[in-house]
Formats: sequence, C-alpha cells, structure tokens
Amino acid sequence: MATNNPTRLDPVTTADKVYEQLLHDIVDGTIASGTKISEPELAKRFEISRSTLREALNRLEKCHLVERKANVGSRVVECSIEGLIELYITREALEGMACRQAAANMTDAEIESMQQMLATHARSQALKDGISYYQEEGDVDFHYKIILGSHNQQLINIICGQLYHLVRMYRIQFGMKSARASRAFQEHSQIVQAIADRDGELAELLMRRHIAASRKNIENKIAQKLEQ
Amino acid sequence: MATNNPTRLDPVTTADKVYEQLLHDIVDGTIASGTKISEPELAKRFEISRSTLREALNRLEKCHLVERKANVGSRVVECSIEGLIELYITREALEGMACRQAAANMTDAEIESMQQMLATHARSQALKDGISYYQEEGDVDFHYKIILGSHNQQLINIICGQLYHLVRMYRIQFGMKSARASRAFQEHSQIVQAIADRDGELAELLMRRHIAASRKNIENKIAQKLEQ
DNA sequence: GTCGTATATATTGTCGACAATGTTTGTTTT
DNA sequence: AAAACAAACATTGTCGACAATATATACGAC
Repeated sequence: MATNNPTRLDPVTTADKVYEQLLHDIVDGTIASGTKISEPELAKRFEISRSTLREALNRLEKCHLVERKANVGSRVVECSIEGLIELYITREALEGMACRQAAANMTDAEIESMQQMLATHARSQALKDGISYYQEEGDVDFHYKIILGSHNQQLINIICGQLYHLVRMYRIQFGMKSARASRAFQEHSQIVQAIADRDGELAELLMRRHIAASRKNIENKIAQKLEQ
Repeated sequence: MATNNPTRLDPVTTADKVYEQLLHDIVDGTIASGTKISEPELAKRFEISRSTLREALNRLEKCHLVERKANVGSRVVECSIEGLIELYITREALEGMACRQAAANMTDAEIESMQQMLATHARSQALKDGISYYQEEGDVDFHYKIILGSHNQQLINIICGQLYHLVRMYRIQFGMKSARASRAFQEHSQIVQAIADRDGELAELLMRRHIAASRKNIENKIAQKLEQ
C-alpha cells in the first residue's frame, strides 16, 4: 500500500538525510525515549560535523521529538501517558477542524479519491481480517488525505509537519496495533459521507468522536497493561 | 499593564537575543513581510557569525515567521488575507479546545485571578474608553491565561510558542486596533463565567465564536480598506 | 535584437577549532 | 565522614574558512 506521506520531500542536503534517519530511529524507538543526545558522539557516528548534526537536531526540535536546554544539551522527548492524552486532545481539536474545512474545501475529485480508497480498504480488510498493519497504514493515509483536503496550510503544517511524528512514535512505542479495525473503518465511512454531503459540522463532530474513541481505546489498553 | 507573556524566557545565549530582536522586528514590520534574508548581511549587522544567526533563524522558522528553502535562502513569511483566515481558523480550533480544557483543569485560584483581571479591565476600560492599546494588551493577556489554564503542554507550546507570534504580526501589520473593545470584553466575561461553572462545552463554544467574530471583524475591515 | 550558453559572482551548506558554560572528580576543612 | 570548595574534564555555543549550489552577468549564435 502506497503511503501518501506529505511530510517526506526529497532530502537534498546531508542534514536532511541525517534528520530523516534520526526521525525514523526516534519514532521506532531505536533511540530510546528520554535518551540524552551527545552531539560529539552522534556526529562521529554519522561521520558529519557538529554543525550539520545541530541542523538536523533543530528540525527534530520543530516536531517536538527532542528538547534542548541552553548550555546543557538535547534529550529525546519522554513518552508518558499524560503526554499521550495531551497529544490526542490536541489532535481532536486540529483534525476536527481540518475535517470541517475538508467538507468545505475538498474538490469533488479529492472526495472521489477518498471513496475509492475506502473501497480498497474494505476489500483488503475483508480478505486479511485481523492483520492490522495494513489497517494502520490505511488509517494514517485516511487521516492525511482529510488533513490535506482542508486546503489550510496552517493546519497541514502543524498536523502533518510536527504532530504526526509524535503520534506515530506513541503508537509504536506503546505497541498500539489498532484493535478496533472494523469499528474504525465504519467511522471512516461515516466521516467521508459527511464530507461528501458537504456537512462540515457533522464531519467535525464525527472526526472528534473518532479520535476521542481512539484515545479511550489506548487508555484502556495501557490501564490493562499496568494491571498485569 | 504587565504583559504576562509565557513565551519570553530569559535569553542566555547570544542566539537567543538575536532571535528575540529579529522576532520583534519581524512582528512589528521593521523587517518587512516577504523580505529576502541575506545571512551575510544580517550577521554583519548584528556583529555575529553566520552560525549563531542561523540558530536564530531556525527558531524563527519554528514559529513560521521565516521560511527556508535548501540552497536558496530564507524569506520573511508573506502576509496575505488567505493566510490570516487560515491562521484564525486554526486558532479557533486550538483555543476553543484550550478553553474547554481550562474549564476542566484550571485551579480555583487561577479562575479567581482571571476574574480579578477582568475587573481591572472593566475599570481601565471605563476610564479611558476608546484607547484600544491597553485593551489589546489585555486581550492578549486574557487569551494567554486561558491557554495556560488548559494545563495542556502540547496546546500551550503550539499556541503560545508559535501561533501567537504570527497572530500579533498580522494584527500589527494589518493595523487591527480591536474596534470591538466593549463587545470583546462582554464575550470575555461570558467565557470566564463558563469556566467558573466548569462548563467545558459552553466555554469552548463561546471561545470559538469569540475568535470567529474577531476574524469576521478583521475581514470586514480589510474589505473596507480595499474599497477605498 | 533575442535567446541560449558559459563564465563569474554571491549565497548557502559543511567543516574543524576555539571560547564559554556545566559537570565531575579530587582535595581540604570542619 | 560529610560538606564545601577547587581544579580537571566534557559538552555546548560561537567563530572564521572552505566546498557546493544557485543566481547574475557577459558573451556568442541565430
């Protein structure tokens, strides 16, 4: 399945490449959450100068994946349950509004494309039910398309450019495998229908519920894990 | 009036100082919107090296005040009516949610402090009615307090750390002098009441209307200016 | 005279070294 | 032995120079 990721523009400079590598490593936990980052060490590992490493770190800071204190250094952001909840609440606000705007601003062609995508998901889901990875990819693609459909550059930048990296990080590190695939698919369908009807108010409401449900699902899972 | 600005932490490094100076100059238009930034020239002007200037530029990029293209350079962000609308729509989503969270998470002391603030505004407004500068400052302080009251670090970072610089830039450059002072004050009071009642849903609704009204007010003003 | 190409210029990206600040270790004092 | 201070160390911040890329200028072909 093609992951239509709007954040990834071809890296031209070496700082770009290092940024992408570090982004990947942090998101999937190869570089553990909370780790102190040693500039000299990392620079040596990548065989680059500290200047270009710092350039890469600056971009990671932009998506809130590393935090820097003056004269002290950088750390990979710490993953916490509180942080996760805060993130999802922010998502609820932003993606809800993006969905409302999408209902107003998406072209008919874009809507058509979404409906086709859902049809594909339905088929692939019917075939390999339970295999959640594809559903995960599909879920991300679905949300990206709606955000882009808002045609609001501010929303697009904030959500795709910074928030989503953190979302993916939490998903992977907390081992969220989208346990509610069929339910989520149903919700996706309702949302697309609202957009097709150009009903922005309903579209926003449904998206907010969708994300809130996802958050509660994750909260429950974590609560279960803590009980074990 | 003390401007309780949560973004301004004491600058320790020279890059911090240059950042703050540039931030100020860009927001108030001393460095015009859309200007190409020449690194060698700016570095010479501030009598610093290009490295530390680039550090400052990176932070400006974080709040979407400058945009950089690889191997080409940086420009001050362009102010457009579309951009303004997109910004206010984003504000509506984020501050609306922040207000809902504030209703849930603000301490009684924080609420008390807001009520006192409003009382001060009421008095100062009654005295020097029409002098909108204080009202402007007061408005910013009001919104900051609510955002901080959400106790949601993600929302606080996005809104105070990046969005608000742009908001202030648009306000100044488009010459918005808050023509609806008394109306805005009334809306502020209603919002604080909803928060005091711990009615998150209403608080969010009112904040969204408040920002939407502000946006429409600005749009009208711009339309009038274009007619002249 | 205009378009295309090639050279020259300027700007950005990257590098290694030095200065300033934080942190650790070792010593001294109570 | 614990606390306080001092010195050695490591890390981050800043600098100036070089390399790679983009832009501007000059020249030549049609």
